[in-house]
Amino acid sequence: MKNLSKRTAQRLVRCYYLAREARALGVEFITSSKVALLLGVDETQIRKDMASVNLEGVPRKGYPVEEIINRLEEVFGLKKDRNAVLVGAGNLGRALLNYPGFLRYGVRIVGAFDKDPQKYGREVGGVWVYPVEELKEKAKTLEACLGIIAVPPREAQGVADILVEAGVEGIWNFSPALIRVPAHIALRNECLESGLVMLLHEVEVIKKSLAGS
Amino acid sequence: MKNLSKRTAQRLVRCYYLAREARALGVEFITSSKVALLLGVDETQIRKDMASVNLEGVPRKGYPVEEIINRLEEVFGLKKDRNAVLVGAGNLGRALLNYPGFLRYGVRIVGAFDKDPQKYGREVGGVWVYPVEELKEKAKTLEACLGIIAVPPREAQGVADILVEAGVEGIWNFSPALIRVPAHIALRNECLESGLVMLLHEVEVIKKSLAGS
DNA sequence: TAGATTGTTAATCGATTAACAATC
DNA sequence: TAGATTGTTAATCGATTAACAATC
Repeated sequence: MKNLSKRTAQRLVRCYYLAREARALGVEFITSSKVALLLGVDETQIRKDMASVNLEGVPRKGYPVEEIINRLEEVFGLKKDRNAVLVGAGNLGRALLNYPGFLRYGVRIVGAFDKDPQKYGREVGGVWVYPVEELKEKAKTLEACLGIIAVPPREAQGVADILVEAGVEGIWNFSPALIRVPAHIALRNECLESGLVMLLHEVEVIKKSLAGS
Repeated sequence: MKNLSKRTAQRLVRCYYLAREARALGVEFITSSKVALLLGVDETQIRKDMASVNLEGVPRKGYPVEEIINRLEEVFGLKKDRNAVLVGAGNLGRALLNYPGFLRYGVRIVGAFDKDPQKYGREVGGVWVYPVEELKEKAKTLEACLGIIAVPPREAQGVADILVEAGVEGIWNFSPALIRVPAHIALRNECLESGLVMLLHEVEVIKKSLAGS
């Protein structure tokens, strides 16, 4: 299997979600045209995406839901359990600690860190909060392979550097700062602010197109 | 100005962030090569992006930081104040209510809604939480032009439908559900789960490429 | 002037879509 | 068999990169 492009991976993540929904409803097959409609893309695209992970469909029926789920869990590495540490126990950090949804993907937050003495030394969402000075050492002993950054932007790069030293494989950055990591570390920026700006921009675009027509 | 592609818009959002950082440091010009390095893209790309919003640079100096900020605030519609309502006052919803960062972009959450009587009838983060039955009516009286969805996936489509009826211009969907809205409504899916899966996938890809080399 | 950087045209690359044969 | 749907090749489209002239 060749590496998936980012776009393909994103569509397949959504296919995975749809397949789980279909399974929950007892549906056994799903057609590329149905998926395409829900994702707002061309149906040929979906067939190509399926083919890219060696999923085969059945003419006149569609793609087998159960196989989609299994195959994609394999491709995305969802069958492994992984430990994560979270840095920054502010509002967003606490929300993430209380979020049960990540466990479904095998990701468990096993420790949190903050520099504020008011925040460390207690539990949030079942996870102990340590002083940030202990990050490097504790991330190692907790065997964290993912680091979640929810600190203010100025501190994000420093935290990322420590996480890299501690040996994590991936960093999920919720701060708006553009951080840099070595090439062998997976990085995903989930900056909410930029998501908001993109939405505001789309609002403007639609307004303009409506005014113009 | 032609409409920006999504990719271009996303890069420009990051340029905006960098420009604000530069201004805070007292820097007056920023070169395309520096921006390109920080964003991990080709520098020609950045010059094209700048040109696409009519930003002109100065040979041997770069692009004027102040102008970047002004122009992009105009393009992205950041100079307007807008009201937003939030539906779903669970963990994630409460985190968003407590998040001060959106105000910087002129977006103020003016009301929250939940179906759980334990959650409505009080304030969270300075915002009153109403019963969800009042959503349509209240969203109108509060003059909300944005709706933020932070409810469980099963309820997301229903909430979106009500928000559309209430006349919002854009919907920011934090549930993993793929919701559908009329073409004149801006929609952005910010599904955290899918972000996590993309990160896990990248971790797998890197692992494989390191093993292969 | 020399040199760094912008701005733009042309070339390349990859992703999407169209067309249609293969299959159950 | 007829018809719906997959699977694949070719065509199109758009985005990225390369090359290089223009400018301060």
